Order: sequence, then C-alpha cells, then structure tokens
Amino acid sequence: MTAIEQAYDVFEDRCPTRLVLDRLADKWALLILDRLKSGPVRFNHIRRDIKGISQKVLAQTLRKLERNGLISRTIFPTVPVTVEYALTPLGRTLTDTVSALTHWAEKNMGAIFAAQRAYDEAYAD
Amino acid sequence: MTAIEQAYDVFEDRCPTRLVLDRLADKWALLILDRLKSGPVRFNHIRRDIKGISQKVLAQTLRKLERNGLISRTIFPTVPVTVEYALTPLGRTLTDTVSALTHWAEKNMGAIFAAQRAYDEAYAD
DNA sequence: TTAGATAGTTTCCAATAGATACCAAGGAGA
DNA sequence: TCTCCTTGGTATCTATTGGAAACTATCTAA
Repeated sequence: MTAIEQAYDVFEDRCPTRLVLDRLADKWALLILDRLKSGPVRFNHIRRDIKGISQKVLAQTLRKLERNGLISRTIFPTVPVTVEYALTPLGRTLTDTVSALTHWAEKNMGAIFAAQRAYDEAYAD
Repeated sequence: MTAIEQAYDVFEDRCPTRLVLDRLADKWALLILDRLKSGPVRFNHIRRDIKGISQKVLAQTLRKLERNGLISRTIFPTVPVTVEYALTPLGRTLTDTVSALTHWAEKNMGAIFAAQRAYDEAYAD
C-alpha cells in the first residue's frame, strides 16, 4: 500500500471517499448503472425499464452520475430530440461490483425474507 | 438459469428484490457491514469508528440489518450492559461485495473529483 | 386540433436524516 | 453523598430529501 492509498479511510469523517460512497450507495444509481451495462439508453427508455422511478429522481440521478464521470450524456438533434446515456470507461470499472450487489440481492432474497419473518415473530409482543 | 431465478428482476417494480436493494443501498449500512468484517463490535465502538454517524441512525441501521438477518445482536449482562454486533453467515456472504465497493471508492476517488471539476467548469455559466 | 412522442422542470406533501437532549443502571473518585 | 463517567439506547425538533402529479417546449401524425 502506498502512502497516498493509506491516506484515505472510508471510516473517517471528512474523508473524501465518504463523498464518493454517498453518491454510489443509492438504490436508483445502482439500478441505472446496471441498466446501462449493455449499452447506451435513452431517458424515457430507462424510465420505462426501471419501474417506479419518477422523472425528477431519474433526471437528478443521471445528472449526479454524469457529474461524477460515471456516465456520459449525448444529445442528438433529431425530432423530437434524443438524449443517450452511456457508461464511461470509469463507470464501466464499477459495473462488475454493482452487478455483484444486485445479483446477491436476487439470490439471497429468500433468506432475507425468512429472517424478517423470524424477527417480526420474535419481537411481536 | 432456473425458473425460480428467472422470476426475479431488479428492474421490476413490486419485485421483492427491490425491497432488498433498498436496504443494502445505504451508505451507513455498507460502512457498518465493512466495519464488522473483522469480528464482533460493540455499539459505541462502531459509533466512534464510523465518524459522523448519529446514535439514532446507527441504532436504526443496526436494527434494520438485524431484521434482515445480516448481523446478530448479543447482549452480555455486564455492568454497564454490553451489546455485541456480529456478521451472520448470511451477512458474511455479502462482505466481499461490499468491500469491493468501498475499495472502488477509495481507488477511484481522484478520477471522480477530476470529473466533478471538469463538469462544474463546463456548466459554470 | 387533438394526441402523442421527446426530455425534462416545477410544485407540493410526506418521509427520512441529522443534531441535540434525555433516560436508566451502576462504578469510581472526591 | 455528590458528581461524573460509562453502557446502549429513545424522544424531539428541524432540515433535507423522495415521490406524485402537473407543467414546459418542440415537432409529427391522424
């Protein structure tokens, strides 16, 4: 580990890594990154695919991901205008990890719901 | 892919995997899971280690993780009382993925801040 | 001219997050 | 005995965020 790497610690307040984690640890951001994995997608296409996301939150989250260099935004002057979102090379380095998380959720859902039922029964008094 | 696995899709609203992702995609939950990786830790110990977390949010997040079967809560009748939190076997299956995320954040922080500066300069008008 | 598509912004209300103060039980020091 | 310290939390208040719905603007097709 180099001196530079050692200087950062997610457990430290004020550490910049926290700011990064703030932006990644967001349900919608993870779903969007996962959705863009297979190639560029348009705004309303994402909106239709990720069921339940509002236009406001989708726009905000896309802007956030763009500002952090994880996705790119390309405007095509068609009629009506087309805006395409795609992963940047930096964003692509994240997708494996993100996919691992969403896959873990899909795979271990049963165990989690069983745990919830057990917990709720135990503390139902 | 089996029929059961195929039935779940994180992009679907109302899909139970979404509920799981809601609970995982949380900055504090990720930090706590990462902190517990090396062994059981007490409440105030976590609170001191994860700088900036409030008691309320720590208590809430621990309760949430416990309900979802990711961590266990053990009370020792010492004086004053000692409460130890530890990863369950299920929680342990998650830590590799979580560590990958926090490590990615530490490693790519520089690139992200550079992207932010570039974005803010480009849209500063 | 009415409806639909594009990609958003605006507005409002409810839910959440964070800061702060407070609680009980007991031990140590003055 | 009085006060401060520890343990692991709640209770309260406010600020921020999230979601639902309506609105913008431009152009096409029926």
